[in-house]
Amino acid sequence: MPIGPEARAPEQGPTGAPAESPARSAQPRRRQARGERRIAQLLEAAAGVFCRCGYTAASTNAIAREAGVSPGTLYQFFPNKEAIAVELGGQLLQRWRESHGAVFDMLDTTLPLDRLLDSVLDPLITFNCENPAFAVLMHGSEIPGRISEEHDAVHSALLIRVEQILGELLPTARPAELNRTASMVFAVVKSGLELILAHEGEEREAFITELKTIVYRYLAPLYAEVSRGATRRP
Amino acid sequence: MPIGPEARAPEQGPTGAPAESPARSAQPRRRQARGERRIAQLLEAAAGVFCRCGYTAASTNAIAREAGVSPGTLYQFFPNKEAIAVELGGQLLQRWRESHGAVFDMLDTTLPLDRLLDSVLDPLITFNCENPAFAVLMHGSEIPGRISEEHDAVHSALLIRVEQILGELLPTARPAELNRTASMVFAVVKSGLELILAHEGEEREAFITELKTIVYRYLAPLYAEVSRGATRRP
Amino acid sequence: MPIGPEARAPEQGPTGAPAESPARSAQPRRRQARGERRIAQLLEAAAGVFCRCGYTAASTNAIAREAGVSPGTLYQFFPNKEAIAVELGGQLLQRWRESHGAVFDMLDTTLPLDRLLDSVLDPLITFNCENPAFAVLMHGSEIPGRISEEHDAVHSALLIRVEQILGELLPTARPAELNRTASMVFAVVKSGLELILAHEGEEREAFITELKTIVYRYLAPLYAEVSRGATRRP
Amino acid sequence: MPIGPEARAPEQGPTGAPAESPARSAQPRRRQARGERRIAQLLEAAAGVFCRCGYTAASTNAIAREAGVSPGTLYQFFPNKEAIAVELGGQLLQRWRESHGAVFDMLDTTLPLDRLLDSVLDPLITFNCENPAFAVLMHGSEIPGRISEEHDAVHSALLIRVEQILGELLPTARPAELNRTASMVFAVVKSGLELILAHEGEEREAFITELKTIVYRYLAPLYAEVSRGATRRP
DNA sequence: GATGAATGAGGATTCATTCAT
DNA sequence: TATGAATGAATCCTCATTCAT
Repeated sequence: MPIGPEARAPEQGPTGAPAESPARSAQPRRRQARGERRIAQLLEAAAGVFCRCGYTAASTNAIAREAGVSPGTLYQFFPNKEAIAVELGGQLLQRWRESHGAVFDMLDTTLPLDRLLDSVLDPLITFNCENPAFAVLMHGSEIPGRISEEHDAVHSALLIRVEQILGELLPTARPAELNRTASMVFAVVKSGLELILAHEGEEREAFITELKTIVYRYLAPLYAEVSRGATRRP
Repeated sequence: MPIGPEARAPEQGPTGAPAESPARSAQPRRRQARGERRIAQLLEAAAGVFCRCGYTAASTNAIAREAGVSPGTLYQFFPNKEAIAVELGGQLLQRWRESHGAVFDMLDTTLPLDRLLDSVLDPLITFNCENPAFAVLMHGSEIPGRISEEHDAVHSALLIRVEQILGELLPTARPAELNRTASMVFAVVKSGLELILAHEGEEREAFITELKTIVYRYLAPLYAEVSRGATRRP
Repeated sequence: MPIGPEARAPEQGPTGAPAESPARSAQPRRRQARGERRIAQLLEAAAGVFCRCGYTAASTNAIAREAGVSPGTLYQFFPNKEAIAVELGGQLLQRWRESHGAVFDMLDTTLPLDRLLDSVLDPLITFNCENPAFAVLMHGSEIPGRISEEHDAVHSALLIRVEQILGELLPTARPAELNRTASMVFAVVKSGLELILAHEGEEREAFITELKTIVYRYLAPLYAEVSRGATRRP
Repeated sequence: MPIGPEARAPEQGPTGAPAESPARSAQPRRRQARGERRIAQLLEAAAGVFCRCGYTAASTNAIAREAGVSPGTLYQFFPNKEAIAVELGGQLLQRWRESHGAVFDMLDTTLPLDRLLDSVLDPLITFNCENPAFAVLMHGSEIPGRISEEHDAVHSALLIRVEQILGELLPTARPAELNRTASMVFAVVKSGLELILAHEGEEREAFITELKTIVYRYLAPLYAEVSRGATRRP
């Protein structure tokens, strides 16, 4: 009870020891190679368990078991269950940024809306299909007992980005309106993703189209007010 | 679907079958009356706890406490936690049907789309604001560890109804398409409702408008293909 | 995690329900008869375990096991380990007051000091021999990680009483001095009791004499300053 | 009694026996030097943690962390938690002997009692203020779950010394009596020290005086029986 | 019907200790 | 030596559910 957690903050990764010299910086990394692998294992296991059970019902013991380690090992790397979710969110977010984020972050806002949506949603959908835990975490603190809002990086990072994009798209919109539209779009995308993930094959493709359609139709009038030439989708 | 008093422990003896003789029918009725009150109490408590904690984190003890009864009493009316959610769903659904369901069930599909949406969504929103647990249950078995799909009356009843309405609206659509569109619409309404419930006052009103807008714009083209004259919303 | 403890505050005993009418007050007591017994069992078990292991090392599971019940049962009556200690302290204190407290509370301060000490220490020693947990709890929050000071009824009640007695005995002493002397006397009595409890038979008797002697000699000069004729002990 | 580096894991090989040849003796000495430093670090950390948490609640991980080393390193020098306490006791005892022990060991028993007490208690108090862990360890195995009696060097060494001193002071006393008186005096000094350590400034000084007073008054009559002229304290 | 006691497996988390590097 | 990873039993405590009254 008194002494607090053994675990160092895991998010600092192998850079825990402040690189005194570039030559030495390899040394501590060696030591933590196993640990690094364990963290990856644990996060993967957590992703699986979170997907299967949801955050609340996921037990740290189950995560440890899934990762093939003892409960104690888990707590050597994470101080508690929430930290696992937070770190998992962080990793996924980073992976997202690394893989598809470039496109996502540097959008050509002169594109017609349908192409713009393709360039935003396609990577997002692909990434979610590959990392279903992302979708779970995207929902954030909607349901109480979940991750505290402030720590919910995935949800807030994406929401903010959506808002930014809309800001570029609709420069005349007032902030409050923008925020509302962003929330709405994000909410719709999230629930659309759920539908998409819940189906496979052609059905999944159809839902993808449907999601793009609904977002397109929602935004098209706003977009049109402001701007450019015609776009494909009806 | 209604599991309530029927599910009582089997040792209840001869009172199981109601009204064995007209003379005796007064006694059991009073008994049942008290039972109904208990059930109502418990369901109200459950609604509160489910809203505050989510289904998974809600404990039957907490529900009993909130209802001001002992855990044993709770289990006299419900065989397990899921049954509470199922019955709560059933009651809410029935209440929904009683209060706003008439409009909902007998829609004038000749109305312009925007008015149609008003007549569907306004009662639904009102009802959800008054019964926030409804929204919680509407989400159904999206997250694992929740209510098993087959028992999730609220979700499936509403989804089916949405499908029916769309069927009337778009008589030429193929079933698969219809089902998909219904799923999409329902998903969007659900997440819109979440946003609505999460805000108050003017902000809430604004989100209501936004929800109607997005659904309108999504359906308008389909609706137009099939049918009638112009409608207000852009 | 969210809903807090099931357990009602156990210290209120069977009077939990506010006696609406004297006739009804017997009813709820019936219900809790078993519980009352359990609480007694648990406290007795706790006394044993606390004595054998000390507060910190005592585990609630061990207490439950010693009481012959499951861990869950323990937590139906006590919200946590500290509450057990607090309640045990309370019960012992009350038992102390009921059995020997009368003498203790209404001292004839005109007695010669040695007799006064006999009349204070003899019951205290007897009581501690019969309830060795009392001594454990008397030590209170000396060691960190123990019971929080504010909740340590045994320690503070006795200390206050010692101060009161000394106040009557030495009416001219200043409060700060009084407090110091009381602390000292109490500390000495506590460690003397430990010695007494650690021995048996004649050895124990000898330590009892020794404890009385040291306290006597400590107080005699102060006492003499103020007051009365000679007393026996050298 | 010193368990420190001797207790290392047996796989240490030939370095076990020191100084096999003069040529090699430099190497191990440096090794030992580093080891001593580690041990000192660990013991200092242990002292801090023991003081803050008590022996039972102190965790070896916490000690290692406080010492800035890994748990593995700790176990390279100490086979288990108790050994740390034992060794800490040993070191403190030795430090005590080195710093104030000379006076303590070669008392001028012809001094008047009050001066004698000053010359014993003043260094003891000073040392305890500087090394609060000493007080913690002095209490030894009073509370079960603590250090096993046989290994409790601090407690027994001091007790024996108190007995010796009293033996010199009261040469006519019988051994059993002597032992009892020593136990009593030691117990009182220990609890007095606790009070002293729990206060600061003037209040601490006052408690110091009080402790000296109570011991003085306890011993004076015995001392007088045997011996010498009058002494200051009343 | 109603109560509150009882259960015991399971939850998160810690800890003394060991092991591989 | 030193590290940090690993362990698994044990910690406190909760929960869905059952039982005796």
